[in-house]
Amino acid sequence: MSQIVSLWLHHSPRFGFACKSLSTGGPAYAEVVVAAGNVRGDQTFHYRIPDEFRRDLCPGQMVLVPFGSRQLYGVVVGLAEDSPVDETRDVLDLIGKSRVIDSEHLRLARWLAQHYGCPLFTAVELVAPPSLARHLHTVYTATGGGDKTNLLTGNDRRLLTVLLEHGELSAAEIQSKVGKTAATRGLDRMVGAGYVNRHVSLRFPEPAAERMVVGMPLPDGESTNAVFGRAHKQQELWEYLAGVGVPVAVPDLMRSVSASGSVLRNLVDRGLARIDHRWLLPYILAGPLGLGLRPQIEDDEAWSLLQSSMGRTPPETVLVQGEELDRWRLYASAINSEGDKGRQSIVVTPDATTAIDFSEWLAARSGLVVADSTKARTDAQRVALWRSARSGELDVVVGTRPAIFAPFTRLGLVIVDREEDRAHKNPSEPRYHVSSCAKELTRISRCMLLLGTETPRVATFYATETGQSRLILAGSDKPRRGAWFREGCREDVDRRLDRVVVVDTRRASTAGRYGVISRQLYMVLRSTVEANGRAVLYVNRRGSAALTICRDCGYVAQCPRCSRGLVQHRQIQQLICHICNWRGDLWHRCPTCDAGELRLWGYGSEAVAEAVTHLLPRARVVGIDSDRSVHELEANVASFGSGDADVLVGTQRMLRFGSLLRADLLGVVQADIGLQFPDFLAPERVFLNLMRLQRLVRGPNCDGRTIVQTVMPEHYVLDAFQKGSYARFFRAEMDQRRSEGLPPLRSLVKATFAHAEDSRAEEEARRTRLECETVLSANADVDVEILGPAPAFVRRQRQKYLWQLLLIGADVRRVLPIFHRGWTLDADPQDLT
DNA sequence: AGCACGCCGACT
DNA sequence: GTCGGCGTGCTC
Repeated sequence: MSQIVSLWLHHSPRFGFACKSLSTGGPAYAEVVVAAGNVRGDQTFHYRIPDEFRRDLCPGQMVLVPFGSRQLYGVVVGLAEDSPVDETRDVLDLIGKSRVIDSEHLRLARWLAQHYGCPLFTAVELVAPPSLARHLHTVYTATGGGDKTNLLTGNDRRLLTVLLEHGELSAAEIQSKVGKTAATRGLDRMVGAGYVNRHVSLRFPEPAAERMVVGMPLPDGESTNAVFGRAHKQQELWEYLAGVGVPVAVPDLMRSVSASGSVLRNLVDRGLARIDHRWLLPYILAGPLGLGLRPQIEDDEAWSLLQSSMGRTPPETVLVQGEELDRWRLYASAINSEGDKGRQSIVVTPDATTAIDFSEWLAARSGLVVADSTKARTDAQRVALWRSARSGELDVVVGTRPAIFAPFTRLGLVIVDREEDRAHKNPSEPRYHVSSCAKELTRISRCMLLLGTETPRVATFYATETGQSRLILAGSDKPRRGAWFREGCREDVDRRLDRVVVVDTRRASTAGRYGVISRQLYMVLRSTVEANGRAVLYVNRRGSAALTICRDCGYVAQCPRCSRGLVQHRQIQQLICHICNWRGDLWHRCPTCDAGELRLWGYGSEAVAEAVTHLLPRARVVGIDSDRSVHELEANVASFGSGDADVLVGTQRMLRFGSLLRADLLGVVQADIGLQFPDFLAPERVFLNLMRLQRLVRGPNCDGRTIVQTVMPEHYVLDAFQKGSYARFFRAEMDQRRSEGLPPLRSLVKATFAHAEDSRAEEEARRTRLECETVLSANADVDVEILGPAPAFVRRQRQKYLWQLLLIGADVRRVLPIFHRGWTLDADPQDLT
């Protein structure tokens, strides 16, 4: 069944003549978000609603509207009795009969546009059906009328003839019949002059279907012999179907019974079997027929705390701190409890692996219909998933970032798992954060928000301190973690304190090549390997050397597109830019002075792996970094997991493999990258990264050692990490943020302007700062502080110079509409580079 | 996308 | 003065 929603209507003249007194009731104007890229900020446009649409038009519906000389589609976001502008044009047509976005998600879109300073249309696209524009189909018909005063060219006449002949054609079909020029230039003009009618419809694709055979009962009282007689093959087929009792896919059936297609056809023709189409929806995990074995609630205390939160009005935000399985148990209990009330849940995970694991785990433990949105790969599947969420067929959607926009209408609960994970922030416009969207969505929908983590972000934990959310510790081991989180450093509580060693690399003696491994780390590494243990070494950069410098003239290999040195990758014999991925051949002689001696400065994972191999010749060393193929990565993870490899040297990339990399020793080769940069977000980043790395050696069933090498052992990040105290880190970090009036006390937006000419970028940044100040000077008591302009940390990237402004203050949203074309806005950024 | 408008330099 | 190229902003 193809879903075609459409309505035929005639093109309206440019300015409507319809008399207001003829109005049949309903609002006169529609506020529309137009699908035009350059519309500034959250601007909308008002169109008069022709009488014939008044009854049907509602917010969330798609319409065709005139926009300049074009006809564009748009989404109605509101209805009004009056228009803020004098002259309005008419809504040309409705696209589909029903709304594609409900009012709650329209409000969410408005908030997104305001909070992140993106065009409203971009925000609307997030909450609309996936790849909306691709499902719009435009067809043209001849009206039979037209403005006879307009002279028709030969091309126009040909176009009309073709349309009259075929009745209804798409633009592509017209193009193939009359040629590209005649079609593209002619069509718009012919529509404008009233000769041709344009009609847009919304047609969603259907996912691929599988033919399923269902056995039907025999006619009343008849025996198999009487029914089938000598039709043995038919009987065999029917008996097989009766035996299995569930629908069987046609190919499977034919394989099992080895009958030809004609046998099945005869059986169906006689009414003894039926063919059903089952849509292939790989993302639906279990229906009401699922096992529904609810998980045992092992942590009664946490669950009863959570239940009391769930009962509150208005609903609360809760931060659940605990190990993964303990969090998952609480999530499942909460989801099941909402499901019992007929309410739906969204679970957002930072990566697809966790989404798959959790959705399968949950589906086996609830009688609810659970969908994993990361498994909906094709366009058709994604649309089908969207529609089944909207129609109420689903109870739970589990997925990565975009799952937060699942169009549920009976939403009861939103869960953001591992809320501190950087993957919850969208890397492109609009740079939304799942937790912030979830906070707003749950506020609008009046439902509960549950954030789960082992180590919360500063902003998230701050909310529990100010009473905006409640902290619930989950799992066994609560007293110890209670001390970490609330009472600051309590060394007697943590029996594993001595398992974290901080090595000051300014003083420590080194072992082996390049001086990257301290003597202390080497000793523990050696004893770990000798005892058949496993060690993970973390290095924050891939490659061999950060810089390649000529010993004679000091020439530094630099990226031609960025203001950054090229990193040496000796294994693949290339120089790579880590900003833009530019690649060049490794050189062995200086390209400027032809000297043969090159000096290497800094190191990456390749160099560390080399150093370890040199120090421990008998150890098996494998690497994990993004230079390797997926195949090689999996092989390396597997050999480390099975104990074939002793030492794993990995970059950030290895964190994706999480628990597969359990080890007895974690060595952080250099822990302080970023702490010396002028970026107040760096300490939080480093601390969260260390805590996450530590999970490789510490967990429910392991208690390994951690050795951290640093040049700033006195930094509060390393002090707090060594003492295992979140509270200690949090206090120091908040002191810093409070003294400078930074987030989470005030909002922060990073604005970046890119231009091929350095001076032009700087000039634009200055001009924009002035414009902001002019706007701000008009209102007293506005809390907005502007820092900059300053060049970005990496000043030139991909042949463009970047200049930044930092906007800080409670009222930063007021100046966001000033930034346009060429500016990139990042609200609540994760770094300042 | 396509048009209006304003700025600036070149030319009448 | 006026013409036109170009960059910028607007389209209900």
